[in-house]
Amino acid sequence: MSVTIKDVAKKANVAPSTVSRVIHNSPAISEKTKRKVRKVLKEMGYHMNENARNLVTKSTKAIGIVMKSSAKESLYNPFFPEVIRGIGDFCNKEGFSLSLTTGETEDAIFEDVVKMVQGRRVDGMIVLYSKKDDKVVPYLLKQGFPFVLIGKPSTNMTGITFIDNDNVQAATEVTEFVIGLGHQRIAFLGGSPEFEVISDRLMGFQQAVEQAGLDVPQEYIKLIPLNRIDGIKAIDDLLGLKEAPTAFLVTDLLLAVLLLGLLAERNVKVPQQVSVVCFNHSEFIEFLSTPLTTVDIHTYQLGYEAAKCVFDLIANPEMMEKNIRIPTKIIKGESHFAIEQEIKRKM
Amino acid sequence: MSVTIKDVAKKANVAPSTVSRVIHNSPAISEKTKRKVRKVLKEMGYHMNENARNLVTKSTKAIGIVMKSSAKESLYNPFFPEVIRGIGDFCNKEGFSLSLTTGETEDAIFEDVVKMVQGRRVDGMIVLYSKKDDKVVPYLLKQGFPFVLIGKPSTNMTGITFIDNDNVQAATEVTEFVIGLGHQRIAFLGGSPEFEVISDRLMGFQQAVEQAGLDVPQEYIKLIPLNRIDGIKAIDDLLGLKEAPTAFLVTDLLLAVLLLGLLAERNVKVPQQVSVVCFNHSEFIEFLSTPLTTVDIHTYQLGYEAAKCVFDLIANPEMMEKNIRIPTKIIKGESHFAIEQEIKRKM
DNA sequence: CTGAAAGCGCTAACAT
DNA sequence: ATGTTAGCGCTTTCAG
Repeated sequence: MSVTIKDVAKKANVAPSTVSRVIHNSPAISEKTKRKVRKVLKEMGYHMNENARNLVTKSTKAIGIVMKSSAKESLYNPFFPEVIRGIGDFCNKEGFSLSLTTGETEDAIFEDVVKMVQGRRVDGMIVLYSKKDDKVVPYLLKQGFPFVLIGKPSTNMTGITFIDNDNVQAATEVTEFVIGLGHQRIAFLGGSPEFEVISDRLMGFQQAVEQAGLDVPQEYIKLIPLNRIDGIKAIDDLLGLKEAPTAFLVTDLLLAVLLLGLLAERNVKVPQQVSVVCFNHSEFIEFLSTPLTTVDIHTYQLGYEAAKCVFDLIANPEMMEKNIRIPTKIIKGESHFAIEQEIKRKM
Repeated sequence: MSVTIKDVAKKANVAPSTVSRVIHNSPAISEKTKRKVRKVLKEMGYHMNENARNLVTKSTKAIGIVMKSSAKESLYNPFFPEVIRGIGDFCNKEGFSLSLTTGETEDAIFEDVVKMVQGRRVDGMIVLYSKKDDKVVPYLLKQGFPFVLIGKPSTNMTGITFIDNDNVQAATEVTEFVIGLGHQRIAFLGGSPEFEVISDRLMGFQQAVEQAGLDVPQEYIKLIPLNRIDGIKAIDDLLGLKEAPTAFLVTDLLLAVLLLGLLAERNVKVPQQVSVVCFNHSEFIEFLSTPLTTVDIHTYQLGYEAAKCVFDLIANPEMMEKNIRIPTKIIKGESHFAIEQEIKRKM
């Protein structure tokens, strides 16, 4: 059916192994034969059967991506495509291909992982978002299979290489930034604290306000599911306080968009009257009427570094685990500038 | 290293072929032996080496996804994750796995495709977004490799199974809807017409206005690159016209968001003063202060049906090509309601 | 109903 | 520098 190494060998009058060596550019082969064989290779349109090679070399040049909390959840924010772009870029550079889990439920995902690992479909794995009671990471760990985690492992686990941002630190910084603008009443609006990202950011926020000696009442902290109803309620609560916040630290673009909308409806001007700062920079914010000040978590890098790590881990499985933190950066939009000017005016 | 069919055979005192038959649940094997072998299978934690099986069966139970116009472009809209979710769901049901191209450039993507196809890594392919001068589709066609296209093939090509929406039709419908609300001055704001989606939608729009006997001046049609600067300019132009439009048909959420923002800045009320309707529904719009009226293109279905099609095509490669159109649906938000009321009031 | 044997396409000793 | 050979782990005739 399709041309094999044997066909080429026959036509070129050499042994199959010679053809194999030419393909891998072995220095043991004379330039003359190489040329000859390469010509036939091209003529016949030879292409390697990867399954055969994988079978004997026991490697696949492929890595798997575990999409826990699948597409559905990451639907609105560019995290998913962006992190895959990072992973993909690195893999492409190294000639690796990418395999995705397709399961939606925890169990289906677990099955996918087992199939990839045991079925020898991939040489390593990248796990996106790990949650507390997750079977995948322990399984990979037990199998001694090369993998890295994007996110943070459960505290009771060791031996895991993971890539993430320092969300505590990032939140501290951005909070200090807001405090530096002169704000005293800062609200924290975020998603469910069951996600480590959120609880870390909250922690960073609290550390910063404490450090600054500010008093942040409990009503200033809203941790809610990501939907319109709960969002509106939380924001209404905040705006309805007798001592309403003058600044908002928001963990999710969606909530920030909602907030901006509600503020506009109430004729509260951003940034003249309140300041809004939001996590997870994306080019989307350019299209908002009030370009937000955001924290860039460098999603692409997260993916790229993760891929690099599995790659290293595959090459050297005994490598010590490590933890790479991708720095975050405050991207100044316009949702705080005027406040700064106010401050200056006051000075 | 890891347990093979031979190990199991030895321990169970049967031939390797018997084990293979048990795994595939061949009716030729007695229940007794099946039980015995299954027990050992489980005991030893056997798992199939897919590479070995792929090698002999010449099939992979995997399909490839060609991400033309990669993640980077689909970054802001949920199309990419959503379509993959659809594909993934079907594949998962059928025990198929998913492989992604990682290339960013046209050439790199092409290389990825060749590697997948010739390397026998996948049994079929799904191509997302085809553009005019694309090498991938002709290649696949020439190879006689099973694939389906999500989008629309170049007009000069035949024999391609493709899945898409009827964008002309959808645009016609939604335009008629807007006209039905009483609008006479309708603007069309969209991305680059080099994308078939856009030009089709424009065509549908034009057909509908013509049909209704409306006059749409050239200045009402803005086809621009998707960025803030060009967007603002186009919208400013439209709003600055002496006879400014009373309704906007927008092809992209991003532009719609920008439009809403600029309208708010100018104190133009939506929907009291102007109506805005936008293509590509997503749950994101719930978070906008003015819930948009949108056209749902059913991205998930697009992916799901595409997967189903390659699956059928793999099973029966001689199958006639077909074209599946996923219907679109107008999802009424609030960005047009009041206008309807106005109309009624006038009646 | 089960076993023996050949072979999928490739690589990697081991020869020469 | 190149050829020979023996598998990788599985499926699949062909026998029995």
